[in-house]
Amino acid sequence: MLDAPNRDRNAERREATRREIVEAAWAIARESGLAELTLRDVAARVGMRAPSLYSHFASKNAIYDAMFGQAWSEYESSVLALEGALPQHPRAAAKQYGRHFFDFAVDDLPRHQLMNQRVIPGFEPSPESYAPAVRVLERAAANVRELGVTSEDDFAILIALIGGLINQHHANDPGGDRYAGLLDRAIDMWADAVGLPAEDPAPPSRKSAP
Amino acid sequence: MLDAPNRDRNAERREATRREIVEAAWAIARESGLAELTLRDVAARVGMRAPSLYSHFASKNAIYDAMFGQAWSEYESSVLALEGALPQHPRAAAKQYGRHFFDFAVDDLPRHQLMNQRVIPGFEPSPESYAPAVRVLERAAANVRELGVTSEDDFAILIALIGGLINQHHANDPGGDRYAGLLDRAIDMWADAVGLPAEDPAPPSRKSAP
DNA sequence: GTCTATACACCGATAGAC
DNA sequence: GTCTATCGGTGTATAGAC
Repeated sequence: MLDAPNRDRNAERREATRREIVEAAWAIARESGLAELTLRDVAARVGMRAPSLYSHFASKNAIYDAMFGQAWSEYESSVLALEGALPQHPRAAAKQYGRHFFDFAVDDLPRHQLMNQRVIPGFEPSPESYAPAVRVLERAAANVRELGVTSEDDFAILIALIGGLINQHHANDPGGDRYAGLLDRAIDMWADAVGLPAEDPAPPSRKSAP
Repeated sequence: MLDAPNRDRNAERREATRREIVEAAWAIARESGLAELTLRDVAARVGMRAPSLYSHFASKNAIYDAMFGQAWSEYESSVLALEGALPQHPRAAAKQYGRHFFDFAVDDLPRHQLMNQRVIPGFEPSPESYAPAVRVLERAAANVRELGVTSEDDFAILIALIGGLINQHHANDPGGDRYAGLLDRAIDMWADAVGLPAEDPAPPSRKSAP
């Protein structure tokens, strides 16, 4: 038996190695694409042979799973930080909230693909890794409810709208800012429909920003 | 040299074999998933060995490319047929047009993944296969312009909105009809924002269909 | 426990006989 | 055109060194 300090040190070291592997996986995904990730490449980057990774992860998908959980946890943290500094005007708050998600998804393509799409053929996130994702979604729903939008359908439409703009960005204008510029207009459109008050005395805009 | 009739017969036979291969690929994609397609399985289904497929397609991605082109061509035909029977009211026409695309995308998951998403790691459609897709999009843009919507940005938002609902359907309610029910509400939302006249004397709905 | 060496089954793709 | 044989590459399993 090991005494407690040794057990802690070993556990720490194990966790550090896992983090190192996940970090290497992210680096390769950003350089070559999420699906191009191979165990041999990941192993080489941390100074191992491919089979050695199985001492730390049960499978390749388990690495994807750790990446998935990490990404959603980071987004959850960023959202919690954001919520402390939201404008009190409902429409402005909705815009900032939506832009936060949009920016996060647009900032890192492989991360967005892993978090929000199903581009890895066999991969499905574990319940533990999925947990922060459902927390974020439930929290967003609650926040929208607090703005006075009681319909779950209207919330679903907002999610679809922002998600659709993100997809269009990555498909048609990656690295550009065309769809970022459409985001406010799109959320205004939604806010008008669900009855959120206008941001300023002027009537809701019919065109994009002048 | 062959005389013309023989050349035609051979070309016909070649084309028939290609169609047979593509059809087998669709069948496997529907049964096992688009990404799970293997050359050995496709070949077995048409009574061949895998390498023989290379007599008809230059690569596995060339088969995906043929499927891509076929899917978009079929959609283009279905849209042309639809346009003969659109209601003359702008908002009703927009709804029917949008629902047509939504239904087509929801009806066949692997087809939608191939047409509108990038789920096959190395695959990019050839210009020839992509041509019907751009024709469909340009035609849709022209139709929306004819409804009186002159802003390209508003058209882009409509596309993102419908595409987002399709993605949400496949992710959260495959086989269900929740997002199909949200479609009219979403398009109404967009139609209100771009200034399309209401469908009936009643004011634009605030809630989903009563 | 951690890592390596080896091996297996499967993949897309190619070469060459028929 | 279709075949067999084979290549390099993949994820993964396992035996065994340390």
